[in-house]
Amino acid sequence: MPSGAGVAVAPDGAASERLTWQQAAEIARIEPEARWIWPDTATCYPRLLAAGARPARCVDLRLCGRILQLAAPEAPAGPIWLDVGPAPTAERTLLDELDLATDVSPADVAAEHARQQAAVAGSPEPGRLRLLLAAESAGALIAVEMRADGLPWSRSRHDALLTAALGPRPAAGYRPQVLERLAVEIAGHLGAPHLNPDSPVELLRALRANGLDVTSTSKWEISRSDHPVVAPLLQYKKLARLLSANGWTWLDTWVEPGTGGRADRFRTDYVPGGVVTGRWATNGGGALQIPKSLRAAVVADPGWRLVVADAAQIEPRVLAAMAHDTELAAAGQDRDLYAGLVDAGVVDTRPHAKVGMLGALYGGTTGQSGVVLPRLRQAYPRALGLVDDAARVGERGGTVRTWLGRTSPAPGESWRTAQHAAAVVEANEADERRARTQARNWGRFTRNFVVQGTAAEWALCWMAELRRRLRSMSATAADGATDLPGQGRPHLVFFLHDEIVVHTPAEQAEAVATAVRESAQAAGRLLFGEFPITFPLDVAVVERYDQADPA
DNA sequence: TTCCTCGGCCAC
DNA sequence: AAACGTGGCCGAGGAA
Repeated sequence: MPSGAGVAVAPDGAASERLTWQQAAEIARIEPEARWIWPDTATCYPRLLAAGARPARCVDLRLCGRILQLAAPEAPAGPIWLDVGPAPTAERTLLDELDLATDVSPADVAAEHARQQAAVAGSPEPGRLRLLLAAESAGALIAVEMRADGLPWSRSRHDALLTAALGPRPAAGYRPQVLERLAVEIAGHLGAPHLNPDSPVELLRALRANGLDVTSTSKWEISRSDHPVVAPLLQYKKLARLLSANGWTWLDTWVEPGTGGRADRFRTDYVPGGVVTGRWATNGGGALQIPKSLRAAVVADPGWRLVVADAAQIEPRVLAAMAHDTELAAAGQDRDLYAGLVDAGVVDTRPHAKVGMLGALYGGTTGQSGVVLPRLRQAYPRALGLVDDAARVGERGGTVRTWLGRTSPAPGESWRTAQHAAAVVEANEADERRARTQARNWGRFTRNFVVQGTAAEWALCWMAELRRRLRSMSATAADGATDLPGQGRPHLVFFLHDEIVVHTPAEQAEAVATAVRESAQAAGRLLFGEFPITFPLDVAVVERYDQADPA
């Protein structure tokens, strides 16, 4: 057997022996509809993809195993080679992963797949869990493809944005002109000639010495003062953030220059299921936090467009459907749900509707959300009851489930210790306060878990359905013989919780926009059947990402 | 030098 | 509007 041989197996016993990656890629090209069952998509798929194979479906045993660990804890444990713990860390190279995988036979993979199927069958809601595992695995394919294809990103536009805001790129170790000028101005206002505004300790001391009544250097606290240092300081913080998070160094590190007619690309590692709730995490480049001000650097290739789609108020919608709250669902029927709350006479303004609803989802109690919450609770008792129940379960240390059955972890050892410490006779006030605070914190976590996690499931189904539709569009394209990126096909290039971006030839953009909308409604039916809930999207066909921003 | 925590701020 | 959910990542500053 050649070194680096894979353990990927095709379904239905098509491959009962070990395949080399070349053989696997060949099969995947010939049979694009086959479902692949492998230990880990992040390890296995890049090799196939590089060889031009884009399978329709897969089972990612690692991701599915992690879900089942919590969702079906009474099932027998999975094998050690599956390593269903945290995602591999940076020290473990791809080569390590492959070497490990070569010790795993196709029979081992088949056995683990059977174990997982049995675990699903023995769970309370096998149908839902099966859907979750399929969606999770589809997401794993998409994550690898989006990294390989990359997000179109213009280095020159990015550089122009930086230069306009900060001045020309300075030599290494120097501040850009604009930041330097602001630093001098701030130091002057505070009478501290050598002040480093990047040092919270120095800055806080200087601010207090100048009579500002602040306990931290955070923006919101500083901005409440009317001292002349406030304006330049806030400006400095904003620009310093831009420079350190997404400046020229970021550009050099994360945006690969185009070669031979191919444009520049931003690449990150998407980590499906990387968040406890089931949301994706990312590794590298800060892809979860690209500032809106930089969206102008995301530019479609010549002759191509970006189809940008944003799901409106996704969390209240999935909450309405989960709770069978037809009143709340009706408020958002084919339109802005917050505006619907105003029209229903539940709250007076849209901002109040939004802050109240977010308070319900996050466990807020104070301020405006505390004022609005009782009205929401009265108008939508089923929806609010669902999240309130989830919070109570969490406060008692219990676990909760999303709609498809992703299960929250139990609180850790220190949490239980704190609760026990407060329950004994000798417990003092501090023990009790600590225990109460931690219990409430865990309640807010489980409260949000059910909604954030179900929203993530909807988004996964949305994206998986869209990928399926984009593939069938590709099959009708004139140059449908290959499946390499950048050869004329629409493809997903960005995903962020409730927002997706598709890069597409201009002539197919409208068809893609339609597919995006239809996929959203299909995802809603997949999860919630005939319950009357809609999932409106803001969809825009643009050349630059920032052009999609309404208003 | 390297590793770690913290404050702060970006995204949803 | 306020300090209430999930993340990633930066520089500062302390510890090893």
